[in-house]
Amino acid sequence: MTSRTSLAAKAPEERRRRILAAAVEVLKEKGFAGARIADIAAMAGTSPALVVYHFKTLDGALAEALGSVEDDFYTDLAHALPPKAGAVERLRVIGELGCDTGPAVGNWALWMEVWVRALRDGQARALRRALDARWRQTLRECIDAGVAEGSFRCADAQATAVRLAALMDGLAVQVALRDPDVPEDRMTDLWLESAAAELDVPLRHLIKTKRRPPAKRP
Amino acid sequence: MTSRTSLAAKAPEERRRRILAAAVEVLKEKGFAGARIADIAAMAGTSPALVVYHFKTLDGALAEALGSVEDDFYTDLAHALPPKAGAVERLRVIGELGCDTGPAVGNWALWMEVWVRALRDGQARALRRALDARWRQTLRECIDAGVAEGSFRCADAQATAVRLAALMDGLAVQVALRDPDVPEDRMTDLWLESAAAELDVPLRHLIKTKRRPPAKRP
DNA sequence: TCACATCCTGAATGGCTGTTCAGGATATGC
DNA sequence: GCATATCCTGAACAGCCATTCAGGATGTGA
Repeated sequence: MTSRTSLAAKAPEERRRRILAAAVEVLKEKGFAGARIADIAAMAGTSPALVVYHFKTLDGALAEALGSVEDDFYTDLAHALPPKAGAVERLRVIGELGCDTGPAVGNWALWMEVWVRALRDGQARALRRALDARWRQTLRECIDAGVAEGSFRCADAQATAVRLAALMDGLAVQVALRDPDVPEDRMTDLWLESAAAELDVPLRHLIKTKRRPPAKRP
Repeated sequence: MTSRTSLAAKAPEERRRRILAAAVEVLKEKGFAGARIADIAAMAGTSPALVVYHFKTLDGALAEALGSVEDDFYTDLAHALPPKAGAVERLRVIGELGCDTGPAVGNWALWMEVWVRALRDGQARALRRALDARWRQTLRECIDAGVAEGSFRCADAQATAVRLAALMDGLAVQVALRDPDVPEDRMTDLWLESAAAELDVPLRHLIKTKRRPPAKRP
């Protein structure tokens, strides 16, 4: 009985998930201000009424969409950071994760939307606060571990964590806005250089990945 | 004749200016998404129709409001930076100008709005680009001057300028959002510490202003 | 004084869009 | 098979708001 039930019940839930995914997509594409119920419905291939049926209100849909992005963030974070690795390696991963280029640029755009929304909306503010605290905490733990194992030297771990996190945000803004002075393939390096300086670790220890030769503007 | 004319003509222009100022105010208070013609009119003490009469459209009014803020930015910048001063002094001023606490937090909120708008709007993108280039250029010139006069040491002036500018943006986000981990009265210090490290200059040279004693969490 | 341009206003107008609603389909439990 | 709950839909509905408009006031130039 439950087998039939659960199988049959999958259709509606599957549909709901599609709408949620569509909401995320629309959010990234048009932002909070430009997202319309009709857009979400079109993207999901259903009617506006169904969106409301499942999420009660547009804001509700967007909020839940944001929540799912948040979950993905935590998942990615937990997945990408091998807790066994040394602090230097972890720092490198953190840099590459945060400065992830490519499709992640859309994610940064979304975080920027959240920032602006957080200026006036309590829920967005709480979300950002949690996300940021978590990220800073990750950085902080990495720094402490590095100091403990003797790889890093750092006078004020908390200040360093705050600065490196803020620097990443700031660089991300430039990249998201495609500032010609901050090409996206430089972002990781720029950040790692600062990290190396802050933590008194040789830069070459942080740049292990092979990268294409200088390739001066082909 | 023109004397009477120009005197009489002042009333309408004065009114227009008031509306413009109101638009700036509303923009800071409600952001692009929340700004309504009615709000601007109310703030200026006139009717919505007059706003449209002077600016044709809401977007036009907001755009011009943004332009006036841009002008103010340039004015402030030129006014606050004595070109005669040494590089260290200039750097300190830059830090205090950019990390200006207090009412300037509202300005940072506005810049954040501009960033998000720039994701999709060409005019906003151009505005931000110009503003940011100018700011980075100011920083860059200060760095070059400091290196030339022997106060700073810096391997890559451009990268340093980009990083310090981005760091300021990132810190400003935290402050604008009132992140408890980045209290606004720490912002200037956090930035100057990074600047001191990047430019290999003793921090105490940058912190000349007297400040209240440590005051460890009262 | 008269024609005219500028400045201003209250009252529509019209479009967009979130949300509601009445009912139809479909599956479930008995 | 039948009652019931869930799922879904197209078609209104209703509010908000930018913009238009017709005309009134005010000042200007001759």
